[in-house]
Amino acid sequence: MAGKQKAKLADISTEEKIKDAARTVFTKKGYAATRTREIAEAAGLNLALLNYYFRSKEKLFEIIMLEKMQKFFSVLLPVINNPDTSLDKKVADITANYIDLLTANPELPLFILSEVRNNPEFFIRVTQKENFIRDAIFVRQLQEKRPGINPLQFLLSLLGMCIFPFIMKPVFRKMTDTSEAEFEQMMLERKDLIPGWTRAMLRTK
Amino acid sequence: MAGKQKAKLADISTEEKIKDAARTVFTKKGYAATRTREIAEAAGLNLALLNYYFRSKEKLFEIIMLEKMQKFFSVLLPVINNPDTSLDKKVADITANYIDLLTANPELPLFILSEVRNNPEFFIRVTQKENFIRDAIFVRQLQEKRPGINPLQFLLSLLGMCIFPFIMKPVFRKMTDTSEAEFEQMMLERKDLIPGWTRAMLRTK
DNA sequence: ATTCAATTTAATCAAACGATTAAAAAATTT
DNA sequence: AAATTTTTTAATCGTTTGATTAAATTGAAT
Repeated sequence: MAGKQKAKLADISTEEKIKDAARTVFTKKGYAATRTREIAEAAGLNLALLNYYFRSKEKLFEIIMLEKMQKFFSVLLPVINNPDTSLDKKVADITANYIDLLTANPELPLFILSEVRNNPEFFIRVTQKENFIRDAIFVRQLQEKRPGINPLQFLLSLLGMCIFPFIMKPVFRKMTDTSEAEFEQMMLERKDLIPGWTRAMLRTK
Repeated sequence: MAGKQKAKLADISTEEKIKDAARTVFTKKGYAATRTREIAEAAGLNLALLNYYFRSKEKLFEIIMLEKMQKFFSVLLPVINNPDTSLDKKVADITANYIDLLTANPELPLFILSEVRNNPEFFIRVTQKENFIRDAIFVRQLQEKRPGINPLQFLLSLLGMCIFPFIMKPVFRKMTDTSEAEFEQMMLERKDLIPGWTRAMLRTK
């Protein structure tokens, strides 16, 4: 109905300007606390144009949220279903992938998880393939190597060690008086620490 | 100015009714998405009375938030500064304390952490004693036992293993098709798993 | 029974917010 | 240059929201 049919360069640029601003504001404040006027201002344009392009706050948000969810899970799902890598390699890949991703996007997990809390229906709607994880190759490899250990328990610990520090980051930094540079260095070190630690965990019992 | 000077039984009960409702709604939806009218309704009374007791949404929220923060940190800080327990005992205490607390209050960490994101100033304002953690006995004990391991790295992993599953709970349950009962059982098992796993981690290198 | 506080009811305010509209202006295409 | 599209401007609409007020009602204490 409205006009951006011809996808010219200017069009793409404006649409992307709005999405860039929306990414920034939504991930910083969450859906409920975000004002469409603030997105427009951050994009350097007016509110009318925002609605002209995306019809509503909710539609714009869903676009951003789907992007973020894909970003968050695309560093996990391909790895745990890779038939060509060892268990150790998978652990190292998951660790490195998440620490790299979250070093560049520290706000990503908290954004997704808090919006899932506020609107579980949306997450349930867009999540396909129920047993993607339980049937994953990663899980099978774990069961073979350590039948005594529940693979999901191990996965939760691995993800907790990788992701939790970034969720906790502002609190942790304040409570331990850790600088931004120090924190980044710590996260780098974790890329080695976590694979070693998880190997030790798998040797237990 | 307003009247609840004589703290009768009815008074306390009403104030507590409002706070109960506020706890429920705030922790479920977060500050921004919470409507004071919804709190009043959940408390079974009217909006006027809510403002009569707590003056504003923000003041009521700060009361709840302080409660929640204390609840969240009071299972950690006393333990890591306990001079009378071993390192192993401290790890077991932290694990058991958090899993018990979060089984009863699964929404607690996400509530606190997402509100810290939305309003870091408040957290910084109410957090005293900067180096409480770096100087903790727990940290010293770790340094003695394993000088090669950064105690804060270890602490992050321990907390990640304890807390992260609850933050991830809705997503995890959906993606692994795990029932509520199954999840609770898993968290129970973690009370044994995590101390064993962290002991193995400390044996590395 | 009277007094005083607690609570409800209902109306209302001012501000914020998402969204829409029409018309002008600027930019791009033809 | 003319036509078309994109963007701005500015006003406005209908709701929602946090908050306040005054008057009525209820309940408990004196």
